[in-house]
Amino acid sequence: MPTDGRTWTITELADEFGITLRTLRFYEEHGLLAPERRGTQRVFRTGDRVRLELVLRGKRLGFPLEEIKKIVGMYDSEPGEAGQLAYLLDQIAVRRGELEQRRSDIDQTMAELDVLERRCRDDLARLGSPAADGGVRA
Amino acid sequence: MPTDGRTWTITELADEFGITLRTLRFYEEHGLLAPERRGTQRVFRTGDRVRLELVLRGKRLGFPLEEIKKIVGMYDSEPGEAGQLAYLLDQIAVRRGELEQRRSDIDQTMAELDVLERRCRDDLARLGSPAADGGVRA
DNA sequence: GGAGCAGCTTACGTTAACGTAAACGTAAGT
DNA sequence: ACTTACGTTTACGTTAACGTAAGCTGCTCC
Repeated sequence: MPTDGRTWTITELADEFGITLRTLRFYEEHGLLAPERRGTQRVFRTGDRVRLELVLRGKRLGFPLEEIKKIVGMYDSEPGEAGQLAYLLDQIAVRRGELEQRRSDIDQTMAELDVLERRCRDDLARLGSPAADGGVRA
Repeated sequence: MPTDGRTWTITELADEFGITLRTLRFYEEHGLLAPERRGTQRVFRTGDRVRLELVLRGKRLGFPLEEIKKIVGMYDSEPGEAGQLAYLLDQIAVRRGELEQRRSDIDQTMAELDVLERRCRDDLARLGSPAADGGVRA
């Protein structure tokens, strides 16, 4: 099995994901990525791309890199023994909890934005037609 | 109209929301809160509490304080003129877009956690009963 | 009247997540 | 041989979001 197909250079990946070389090197330095080396240069495979996507998504969600590292780490743990698996299941539950909290926060915020928008549109309508029903008393 | 009922001291609010005095003062210093003063001391009203909740929710969502400030600021803008209202509507759309992006990120992550959990449970089951159907060939 | 709170301001320290600059290696083109 | 392009490491700089310590004020309780 040919482990993989294409490979990418650091600038290719940076360009594609809209990040800087520094960021990619930083992520490697902190164990979020682990590209191979051809001599001194980094060689990124599809696996690294997938991990990078996970990292960036985690960032968009506002997780600190340290926690993203744990999350990403969960994906490449070998089957292992029962204790490891139980721990992983536990961790999955934890992350799920965090995500559900965030989702509920989003829902609340969305709802409030709806109210705010309605108020805005009402005010705007009132400005357009100052003599609407329920107006300023004769 | 008695503008409001209760008031809170800084420690009361800090205790209730599980944050520090420093944080509250910091938020005031950066325009996220604007409690009144009774002499030198801060006096928090219900309005300040609401704002604080907004701020903390924003933090949980991973927004930088600078952006949270804008969001919170949207809520206490007076009706104003048409230009202002249009701008506000625009901002609302922007925030909504960000939130939708985050929600989609959450959904994807959740889905992947589901897959991961299933794999875990399968592995665990295989450990418990090593001779399950479809097993290691006779 | 002084000890102990609760509050205040000022200011320096800290951590995360990179930015930015310096100094160098290597392969390709001219 | 020289430049250009792409890569590397090392190291100091920067911003956000507070932590933490120092030193002061004003009340109240014994």
